[in-house]
Amino acid sequence: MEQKLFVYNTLTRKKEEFIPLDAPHVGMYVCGPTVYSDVHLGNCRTFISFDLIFRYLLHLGYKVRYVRNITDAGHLEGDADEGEDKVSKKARLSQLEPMEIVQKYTVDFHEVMKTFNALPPSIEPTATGHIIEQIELVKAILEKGYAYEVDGSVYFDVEKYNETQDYGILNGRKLEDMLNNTRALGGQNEKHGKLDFALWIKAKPEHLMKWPSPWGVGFPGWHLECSAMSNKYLGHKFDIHGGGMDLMATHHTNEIAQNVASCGNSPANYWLHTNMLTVNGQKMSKSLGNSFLPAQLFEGNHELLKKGYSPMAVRFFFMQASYRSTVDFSNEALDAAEKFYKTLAEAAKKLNTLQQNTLVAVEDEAESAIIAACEDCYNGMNDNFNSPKTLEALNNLSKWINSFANATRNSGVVSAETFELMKKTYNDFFYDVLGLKQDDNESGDTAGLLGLIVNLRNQAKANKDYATSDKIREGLKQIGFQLNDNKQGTTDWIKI
RNA sequence: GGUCGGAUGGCCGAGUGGCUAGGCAGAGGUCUGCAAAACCUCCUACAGCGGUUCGAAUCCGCUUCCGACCUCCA
Repeated sequence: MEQKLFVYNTLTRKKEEFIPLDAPHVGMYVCGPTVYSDVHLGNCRTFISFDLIFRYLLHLGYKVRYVRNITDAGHLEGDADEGEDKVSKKARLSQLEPMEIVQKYTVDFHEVMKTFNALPPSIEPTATGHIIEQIELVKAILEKGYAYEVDGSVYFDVEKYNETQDYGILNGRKLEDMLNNTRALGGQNEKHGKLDFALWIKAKPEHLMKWPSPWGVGFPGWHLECSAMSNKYLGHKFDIHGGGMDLMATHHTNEIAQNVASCGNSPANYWLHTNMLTVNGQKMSKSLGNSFLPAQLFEGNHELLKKGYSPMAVRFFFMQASYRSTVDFSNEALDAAEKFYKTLAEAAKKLNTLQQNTLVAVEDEAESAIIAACEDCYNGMNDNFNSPKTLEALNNLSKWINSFANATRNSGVVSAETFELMKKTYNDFFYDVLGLKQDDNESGDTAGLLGLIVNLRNQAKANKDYATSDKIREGLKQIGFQLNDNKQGTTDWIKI
């Protein structure tokens, strides 16, 4: 099936057909987390969104090199370029080595992403591992005349850059507007222009993370690492650059400026931005203090949470909105997502044991409805990764699957090809593209014990000893297993 | 204040000139020893006011409200 994928490009503010520079290869860079504290749910949403994008590109047959950095240095606290490095600050407060902080939160981040069934990126480079590349990049920008040094620090000259280039190309703003509307920040005395930003920052003696450079001992500016590392691993020009919308106006704008200034071209053809997760209508953010940790959500351990939700229910919750919309957190919305997820997950289970009946006369209506739903799975994702549309198509397929499984419809009314198409499409999208999995996979022991108990109950039931059979069913429900007697006279269980 | 983006039924959330979103909740039904699950049916909304049009949730204008960015953030 030849698919035409359209993506919304922030650069042009339109949906455009996705055409890789060098198909079947695709280069994708996504700005990763700063590892100075626990990753919160809002961060997770962004990386889950890009996981969906990564997975769909892979599904379409592209060979994707997905680079997502770890920011472990150079990210300043507070205003302007005079604050303290976030990692250093945390290290000082916790009396730990900076790299101890980095290690702890990097490991935590990886564990959380694994829990959400996100695929690891192809390369996950760190800022501290690429200091040399960053210094080289600063040199290149200085040589081209777009930066200047002041007392051991190097700044990017935005106004000079804008003489020949469009600095506001990504955020759609004019330089004059930006100049007029930038608040006066402290520490501007070294800069020539209000919008200039640091490429290299002179380290104060007490600063913990610092490196020698041609301009003295210091550390790199935050925007620099992404330019340096995308250049190194994806080249000067690649296909997709992504990140959260909050990075667009400043971080990505500066990144483009650095790339253009150093090598003459903008790094990526398509810029994709994911929207924010909100809580009671406000952005979830570390600085606002309204963020939960994934673990709190799984356990229901937060004042805003009525109960816990499984990682797959949460992933599904995110998939129910498109990545460019804000998602507002609420118990009701999570409850709805959890139920919908379970419905689709149960259908996926049934599908794997479903055998088609002997063919009877093919019913055109069933045939075309199933084929259309399979196409709609693709149509949804092809339309800028519109996962809600794809979920709708999967939901349509699940109704057919359930009808066939319950024998309320004869599965012999569709051709063998269509039956196989349904199976393949459902499995491909549920597991591989949306990245969902069954979250009630019990160990062999539990499954064995349940099987034994279910047999005992069914014996009691066969003897019309309903008191005993209902007692067993109720007892299992109390400890979290729902028994469902199905039409074939066997009994399924699901974890609730 | 500036720039940008939103406002869809009880809740979540697609859609972007005429045609059904979908889910959850709610109501009724089929099935079942009873449940549960599943399936079927019902519940038909687009912030407000103007305008364009044969026709607008969809385009244009204004108003109101909300959010993001402009300052570290995914």
